[in-house]
Amino acid sequence: MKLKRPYYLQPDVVKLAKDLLGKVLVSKTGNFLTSGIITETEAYNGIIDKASHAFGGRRTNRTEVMFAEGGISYVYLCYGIHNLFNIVTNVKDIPHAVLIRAIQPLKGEKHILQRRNAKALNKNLCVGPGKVTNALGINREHNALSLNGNIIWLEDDNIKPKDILIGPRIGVDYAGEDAKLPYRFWVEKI
DNA sequence: CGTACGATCTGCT
DNA sequence: GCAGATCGTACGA
Repeated sequence: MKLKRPYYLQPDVVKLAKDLLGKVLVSKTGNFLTSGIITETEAYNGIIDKASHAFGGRRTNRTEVMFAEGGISYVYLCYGIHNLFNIVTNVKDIPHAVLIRAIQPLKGEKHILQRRNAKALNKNLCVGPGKVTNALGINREHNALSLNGNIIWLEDDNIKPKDILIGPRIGVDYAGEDAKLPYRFWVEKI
């Protein structure tokens, strides 16, 4: 069951980030279909969140996509090497986003292994935001892409995670007090 | 135009 | 556990 527009327009990005655990992220990049169950997310709470690229209402070529209506991708380059995949949420002009930090491979395992340059599945194969995009073949060409299209989308396969863990976000020490906010959600086992 | 640095990963020790 | 990779983006001059 593909997630549709209203899902992405939800006003509470923190709640939505938590709800995304257990949803399935699907990509049809290249000629392969690959997918994974989302097991770790982080919420970025718009203009009042010092850790967000859109903090203070900052609108640039890069962040502009965050100000669009929810239901599209925001892919950007981090540390000059890694593509990080985010889901833009909420209505137009409210720049909320959820970073997908980890998945558990579901479909296209063979292609995921190939992209990750690995021989076999292991616990940390797709744990880490750069690994997720690598595994699914997502890069900056997939920025600002509608999640209602047929390249990247999300599905609700009725997987209900339990034992959800909550903690501060990773790598946002520069955000002062906001670095401590409990905006990261993950599950050890699905 | 120049500079500083980042929502990270990997491989080596 | 730690350093190195590596470059787009943001911002100030």
